[in-house]
Amino acid sequence: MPSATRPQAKAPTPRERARAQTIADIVRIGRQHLALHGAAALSLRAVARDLGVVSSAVYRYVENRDELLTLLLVDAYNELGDAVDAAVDALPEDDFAGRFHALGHAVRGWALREPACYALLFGSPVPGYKAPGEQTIVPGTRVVYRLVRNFDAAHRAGALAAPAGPAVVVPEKLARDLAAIRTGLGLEVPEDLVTRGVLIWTSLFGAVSFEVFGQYGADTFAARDELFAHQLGLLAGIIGLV
Amino acid sequence: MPSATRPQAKAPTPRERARAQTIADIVRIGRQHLALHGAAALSLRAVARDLGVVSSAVYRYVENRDELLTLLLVDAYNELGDAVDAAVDALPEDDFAGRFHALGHAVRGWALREPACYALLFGSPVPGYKAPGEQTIVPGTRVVYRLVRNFDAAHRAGALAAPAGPAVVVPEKLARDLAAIRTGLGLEVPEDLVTRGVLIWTSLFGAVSFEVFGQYGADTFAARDELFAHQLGLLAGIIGLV
DNA sequence: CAACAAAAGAGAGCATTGCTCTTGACTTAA
DNA sequence: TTAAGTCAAGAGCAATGCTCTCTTTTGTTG
Repeated sequence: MPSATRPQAKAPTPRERARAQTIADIVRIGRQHLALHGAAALSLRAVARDLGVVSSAVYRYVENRDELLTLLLVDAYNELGDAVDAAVDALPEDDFAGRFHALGHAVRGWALREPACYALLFGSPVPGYKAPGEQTIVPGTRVVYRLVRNFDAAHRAGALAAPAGPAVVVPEKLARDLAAIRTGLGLEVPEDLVTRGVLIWTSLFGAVSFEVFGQYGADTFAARDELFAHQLGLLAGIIGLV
Repeated sequence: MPSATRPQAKAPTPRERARAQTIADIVRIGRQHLALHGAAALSLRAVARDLGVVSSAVYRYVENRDELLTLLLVDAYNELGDAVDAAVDALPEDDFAGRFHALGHAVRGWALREPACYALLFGSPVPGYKAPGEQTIVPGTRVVYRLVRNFDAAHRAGALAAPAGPAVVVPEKLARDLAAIRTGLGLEVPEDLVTRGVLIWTSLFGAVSFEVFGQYGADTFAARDELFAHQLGLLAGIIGLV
């Protein structure tokens, strides 16, 4: 079957090319507005103005404000995921502790560089907006998967010291959740360490959120880099990563 | 000097009483709207409608939308602080671990009960809104002060086990910040444990935020109560609180 | 008790938003 | 060439925050 009969499959028509370019422009301008004025102030009319077009014309390309938010959400998730991947991949596979620190610093660095995007991903949910799972789940889980896979690899390599404190018993109901996670990701790390990994995950973003959202007082911590590095070290200790 | 000569000092005039009552009503209705539709959707016009008054009349009592947000912010901080105080004070002073767990569960319980208020306090900052420090600092620091004071009391009582891992060295720049905190609060706990307290603080709110803001997948964790309790236990271990 | 001044409410109005609808122009394919 | 599909423009609707003016209420005071 010649390609001319299915133009939308192989060769994009000029129309489709122009349309894709316009959508890309809308996302680009939307990101600028997001960074400048925050998610709640994201206005389709303002994007249309910057695009040099009347407001109603934008609705030819984007269903509504929520769809633009979804586009920006996926964009941001992937940018964060790319930053984390690049930082982690820069270190050797068996440098588990180094990779953990690299991941943490990559998250914090991106969050401080793009606070509005970070707020869109990890801040208060935008009221009335429900992220469509089919588009956001995969990019939204890149970081946490990378984190636990690193822990799992460290465990397989015998690089995780046994937890210091007394053996913590995991309640059965929680154990079922953890079992599903372990089989779903193919993890070998024991369930107690999975909970520690989850705690490290939430704690990492807790620390970053406090800094990005200004929960630390204006001048309580001058040495924020050092504070965060120190916190990462303490978190690594939770799971026995030296 | 009889009180009649200074009516505004001792006995509030009927006008002042009515005015205070109206402001209280505005805050009450504002809290309802906040809980129902979120902070970004908080509308002075809607509050005016519920108050049975035309929109411009509300501006007699509240300067603008930001001032109403500040009122709600202080209200929420104090409600959270009261909940935490009540939970902590219900346990004996020397039950340091119990008090820590009570504090954590009080924070989480209030956050799940009032997700919109929690988002206002600990979520993404409202764009274009800057909380006036002179009104929010004191109520905003109640929880963290309560937390570190509990750790300090445990340390004074010798109830903190020595940290398990190798002694972590605190960089000098960070040490200066910690010294300021210790003298400012009159803490005896050593600086290394202050950093652990800070990590526990941010981690606690990180865990709560993930749950309230829906960062956990829809069905990744069915046993959220158990997960949080487990996380609190791990956090207590960081500072050696058995 | 009545007059007055301050406070409060009402309502119109402006600029902004998201979004819909219709109309006309333009591009592409048959 | 013509018919179908696409796009931009503009008007319009219901909201919003906020300001202004005018009127009414209300507490105080001579």
